[in-house]
Amino acid sequence: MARANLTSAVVIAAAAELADREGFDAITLSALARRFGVQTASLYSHVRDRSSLLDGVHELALGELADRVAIAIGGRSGRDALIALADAHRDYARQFPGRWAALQRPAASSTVDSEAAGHLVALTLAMLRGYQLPEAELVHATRLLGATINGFLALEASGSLSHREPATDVSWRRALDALDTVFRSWPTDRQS
Amino acid sequence: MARANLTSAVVIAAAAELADREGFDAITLSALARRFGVQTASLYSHVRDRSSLLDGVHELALGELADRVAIAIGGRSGRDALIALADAHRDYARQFPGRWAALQRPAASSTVDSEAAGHLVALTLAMLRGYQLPEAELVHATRLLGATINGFLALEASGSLSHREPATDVSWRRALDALDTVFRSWPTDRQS
DNA sequence: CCCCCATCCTACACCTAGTAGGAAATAACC
DNA sequence: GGTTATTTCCTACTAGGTGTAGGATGGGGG
Repeated sequence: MARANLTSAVVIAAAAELADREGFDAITLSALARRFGVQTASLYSHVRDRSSLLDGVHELALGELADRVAIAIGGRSGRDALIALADAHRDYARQFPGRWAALQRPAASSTVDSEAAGHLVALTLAMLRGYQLPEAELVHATRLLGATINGFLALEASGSLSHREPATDVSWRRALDALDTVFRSWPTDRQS
Repeated sequence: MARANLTSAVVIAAAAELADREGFDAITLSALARRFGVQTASLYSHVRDRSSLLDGVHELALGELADRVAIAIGGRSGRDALIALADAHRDYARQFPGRWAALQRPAASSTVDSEAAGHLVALTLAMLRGYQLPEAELVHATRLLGATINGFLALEASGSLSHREPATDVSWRRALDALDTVFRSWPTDRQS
């Protein structure tokens, strides 16, 4: 009988595809086993448990997202870079909703220390540096940026905005304009 | 044998407490049945299925949040009202993490039409009107506000910000300052 | 060629959602 | 107050998910 010859990476990739196709909660060891024509228990040779599988999808997504962001902001700066970075996130969330959902889970500690995470942070900081914020304010700006982008995408993903006028594209542009304004006029003298 | 005399509301309230104590995913018909000393199947007299139970918690939380927001912004306007509204959200999310998690799920259509939802929307709009935005821009401002607040709270809830300096309180203040700035200087002449 | 070992298997134990249909306690009515 | 009707809760079951233990197997290295 031919073996499936699975590896941890193959299982994680299949989980990511499954999540994009049928939703994040559809990531099931059973479903993956069926997909590979293998018994459920067999997957535990490649994956410690379900939770670590989800962590794997998280890290996979983080890497893919970082790559896209890198390409998007290449050669740009200031407002253009901001928009490119944000749009890269949004495009990714739309194209790979399941993977994006995986990113919303708390990151495993191994993921926090991963190359992908470091890469994405570095890209974000590089973009923000274009705004000449005080160094000590970069953290706050990063958090605001992340909150706004992810918060907006979460709203879109939850369907709160769909089927409602006016189009969410306009709201998105407004949000990015707002961020650009805020970053450009970030107060330089702050007591706390 | 004494009956538990359950009602749909009692079950939903217990689910909310359970979620706050042990996490949103701990909301389980089985766990609730154990808590009430009742068989799992018995709960289906009061709750259509698990999903509708979660919708119930969602709507419960929405009502509680709206009440708190109403009290918070009472008598305030402008920046003060913005901060009060945002802090009410944050306090609620911290005090009732499980209920807050329930709010992150897509709202059921019945919830969308609910009194609680309408109340919260009205309060938010009332707060925003203090900024004298063009009427057509209110939607976008609402979306930006919701995205930022919920995005930030999601970051906090996911633990991304914990155990990291500087304190997230400062970032939170920066985010609210940013929103205030943006709303005060919202461009009045826009083509799209 | 044979042995090793990763891969995959069978067989469980346990948990959860949800359905069907019956028993029993409470409420309603005459 | 007794009978009926209703609601609540029950037993019993199906289906499907996670995870463990230990055994079979097939392919690559000696």
